[in-house]
Amino acid sequence: MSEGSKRRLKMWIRLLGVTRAAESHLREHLRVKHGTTLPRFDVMAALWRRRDGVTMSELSRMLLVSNGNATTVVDRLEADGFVRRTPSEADRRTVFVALTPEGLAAFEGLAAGHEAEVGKVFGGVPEADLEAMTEILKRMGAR
Amino acid sequence: MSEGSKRRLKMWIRLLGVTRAAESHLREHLRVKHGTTLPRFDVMAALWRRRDGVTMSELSRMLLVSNGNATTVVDRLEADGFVRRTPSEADRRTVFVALTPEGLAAFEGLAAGHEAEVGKVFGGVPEADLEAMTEILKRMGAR
DNA sequence: GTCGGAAATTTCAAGCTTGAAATTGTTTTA
DNA sequence: TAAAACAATTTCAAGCTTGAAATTTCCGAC
Repeated sequence: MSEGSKRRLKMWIRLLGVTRAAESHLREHLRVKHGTTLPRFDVMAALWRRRDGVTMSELSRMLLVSNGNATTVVDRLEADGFVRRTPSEADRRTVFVALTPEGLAAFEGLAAGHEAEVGKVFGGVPEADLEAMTEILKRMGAR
Repeated sequence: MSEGSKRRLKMWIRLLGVTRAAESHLREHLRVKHGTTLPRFDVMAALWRRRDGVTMSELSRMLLVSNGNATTVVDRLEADGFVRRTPSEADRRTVFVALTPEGLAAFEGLAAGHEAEVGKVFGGVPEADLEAMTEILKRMGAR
């Protein structure tokens, strides 16, 4: 196996380790402080960014999860009154999803705490590393 | 909310995006080419690194997953004959887990393909970025 | 020595996630 | 226009994951 692929593997293993550690910390915070979960938070965040609503397909593409997964998380959020489905007029296959006013309020309550927690998780990272990392990740993602 | 926490949040969102994209690509590769899953692969990789065996607790710590999770993945690998549980002589609460010869062989078949695939996923990343990223991640992980 | 706390593992219920199949609806094309 | 291809969503079974509770075992204080 090539040297290059070994270096890439090393990087990947670290990437996965750091991401998982941060994820489990944030999950814990959402659970304990806000009584919710990361998938629910992710869906609400996506709907908050696209206030006018998105289709189920767009949603699962934004979150990089399967359609079936988006369906079940949205089902639960809908049952809790945080999210609303609206059938499209133009195309009867399509459904738009959006935050309800309750969902919007709930999300805004969550978001500040979550952002602060992310700040805490990566609090020890120097500014220079932060900038470098963001730039590199941006290049990686652009494909 | 502070400027610093905003920058950290941006970085985190990119980090999560890149990691999830890579993860789902690798998952797909394991499924299609090798008929297995990422969690199974992760457990086997951990056991390959610690050939003499690890306890269940060590295993879940290495993988950053819950104990219950480690139990069920190991259960399935054991049922498939890839992994063996051995009760500790010294402490009857403790169980050691290790790859069987079949598990070892299976993992070595997987590992090369997986490494090549990681190489492919991050193939477009310049060497300089790769090194910088690895260093920064190493510092982040060291806490 | 025994009692109470701590530790290692498993079990459990609930929720998450996937990929495939089924359903319903739209568009292309023969 | 009818049929076939394609698209959006949901349903489904299976596996993953979590955190909490239960079980068994160990260890230290008394």
